[in-house]
Amino acid sequence: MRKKVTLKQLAKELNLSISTVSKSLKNDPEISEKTINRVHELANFYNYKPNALAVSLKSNKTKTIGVILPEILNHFYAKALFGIEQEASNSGYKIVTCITNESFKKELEYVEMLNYSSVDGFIVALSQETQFLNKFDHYTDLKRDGVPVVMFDRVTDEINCDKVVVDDKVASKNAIQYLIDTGCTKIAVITTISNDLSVAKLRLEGAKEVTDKNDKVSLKQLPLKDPNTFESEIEDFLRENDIDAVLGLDETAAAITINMSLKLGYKIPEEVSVIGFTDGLLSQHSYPKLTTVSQHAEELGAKAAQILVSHLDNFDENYKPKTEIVKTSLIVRDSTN
Amino acid sequence: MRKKVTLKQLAKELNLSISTVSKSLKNDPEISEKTINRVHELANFYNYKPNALAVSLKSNKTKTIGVILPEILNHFYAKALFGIEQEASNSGYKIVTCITNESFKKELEYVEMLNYSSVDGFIVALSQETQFLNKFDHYTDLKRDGVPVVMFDRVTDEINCDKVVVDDKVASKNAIQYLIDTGCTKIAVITTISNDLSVAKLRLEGAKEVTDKNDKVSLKQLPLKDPNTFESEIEDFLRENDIDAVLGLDETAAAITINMSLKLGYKIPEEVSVIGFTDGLLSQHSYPKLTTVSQHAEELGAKAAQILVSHLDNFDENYKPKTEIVKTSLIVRDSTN
DNA sequence: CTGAAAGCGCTTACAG
DNA sequence: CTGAAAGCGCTTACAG
Repeated sequence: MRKKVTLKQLAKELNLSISTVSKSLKNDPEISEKTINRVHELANFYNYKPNALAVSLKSNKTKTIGVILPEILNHFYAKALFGIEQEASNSGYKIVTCITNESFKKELEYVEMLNYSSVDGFIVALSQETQFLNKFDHYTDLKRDGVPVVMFDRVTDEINCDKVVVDDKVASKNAIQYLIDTGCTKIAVITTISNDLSVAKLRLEGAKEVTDKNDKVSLKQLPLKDPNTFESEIEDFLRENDIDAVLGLDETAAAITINMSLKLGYKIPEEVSVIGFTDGLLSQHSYPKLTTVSQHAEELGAKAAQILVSHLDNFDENYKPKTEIVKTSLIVRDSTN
Repeated sequence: MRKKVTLKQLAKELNLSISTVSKSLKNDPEISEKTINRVHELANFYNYKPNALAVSLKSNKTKTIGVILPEILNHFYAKALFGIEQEASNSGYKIVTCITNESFKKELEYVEMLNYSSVDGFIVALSQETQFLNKFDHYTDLKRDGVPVVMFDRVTDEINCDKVVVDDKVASKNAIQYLIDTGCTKIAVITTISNDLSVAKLRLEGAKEVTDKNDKVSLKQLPLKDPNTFESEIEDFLRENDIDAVLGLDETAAAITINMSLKLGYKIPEEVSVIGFTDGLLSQHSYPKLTTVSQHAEELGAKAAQILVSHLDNFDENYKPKTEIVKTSLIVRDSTN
């Protein structure tokens, strides 16, 4: 059983009223210095901490931000989380993180749960299923309750709120352009993530835009079917097609491409150049090391937190949500010429 | 500004007392069916949810578990977290996760913060710095407050609480034995994690115990120095030493060993066998795929949560803490004979 | 300078 | 069957 010291107990022991103790703890100038000292002394002795529940109930603020993430095994979100935590922490906010595992149902439950736990605001990256189902009532509910939401990375046009996104299309264009500039002409796009995802769509569009404009460059697309056979699908594809470069639309696709090329005896980057998205563990520890699009996940998360916090701290009835775009950059390593 | 419906508002609109509304919402049999229905109807209309802060303040329970993790980019902890979440969720508990990034200071702050936020209990894996400094006052404080703690994986003898650990020593012994059984005699142990860590110590001990008993088998040890030069340190080591097997005491060490062997043109597993710890992304996406010690992280997390929850739900004054050991298993893949 | 009172949103023993 | 009252632990306007 929890047994924390309360104001009441301090007051009793000091022969003071609860009000006086409370004010003393805040060094209220209307309290005598002597009393203030007495109170602090006993409070320290008992290691008194005000009960956060009571404070929040009174103030209607929890100084807590709810963070909804689709995945955590993914380096990108883990880094974004780090950025969020840093920024929030610096502004005196705590964060509560929930992982939806790409499930709509989980996302719904978590949003309700956190709202019900009175978090002050939300930072959200939508789950794959939510983007696919296109159902966002849980966020309109938040708006009705007056709880601010900032979406990042996986966003939707359906909800009018602040957003922070990566310019996936431009990133993809730049990656393809880099492949072309380094002499590749037979480019393939491989992805292990669903095309329902806003980011996947944009990346594919970007790739197409560049190759469509360029007669000498062809673009092939490998839509993977089954998570259990990704490897053999990629292996078969690499063997059966005449290509000299692969853009993996996600980190896993690029990592598997490298491994299957190795298996088939293709030299990287001499025979096949490979570029991936997301600068995670797999990119850093592949051999050869992967050239990759860095999405500056930390910065993305930090920016989202910053926007939310500034909202929370300076409430403005007439605020108009905006969308912030964070630039990507290409980290050139050993898998490209 | 938050504007959620309260009992008061419902009561007013229904011309009932707050007590009656509260009881109706709980389908209290002493309330007439007619009233119950009226109340539910309006509550649904407004999507009423009781204010969790108020409920917790009253009940002195938050139904929330604080989880302290040293890292999240590490697959092992991410999976353990998943196990914790599942189990907690099934028992009606929420979890709040904090990542210490191996920092003692962060760990201290988070434990205080979560305690102050009145979580019902803690699940903790100690940070590296905490194990190194050997300072655990923040946990004795919790005990004083009567807040139960379950430690897992990274534990300490200094605190008397429930613990769930992996049998790292046995795991390491089994791994070395497997290498010997498959014909290896010149074995090296490589680690990128600090020897201050309880787990690192145990794994090394296990390895030594087996090789010490076996005249024909030699054990070399590579203590890595600088995170920035891990790769070249391992590369140099592999080139300069005559070895036919490597046990990586952590996933990164094993992954880098594979890559550097590839770079040096050593055939895996023909010339060098490699075994790692932690069945994470790097093990699954290396080429060749890594034989690895699976620590059943999910099970570990689930067990920790289970122990804590059963504590919380059936408080027992005279409970004696125990230590639970979860067995490991060797997942044989392509990096060993 | 100190304290009594009201109130945040709920629950529940008690009264009617 | 319904409601008034006390209380969880705090804060703060008000009184003295």
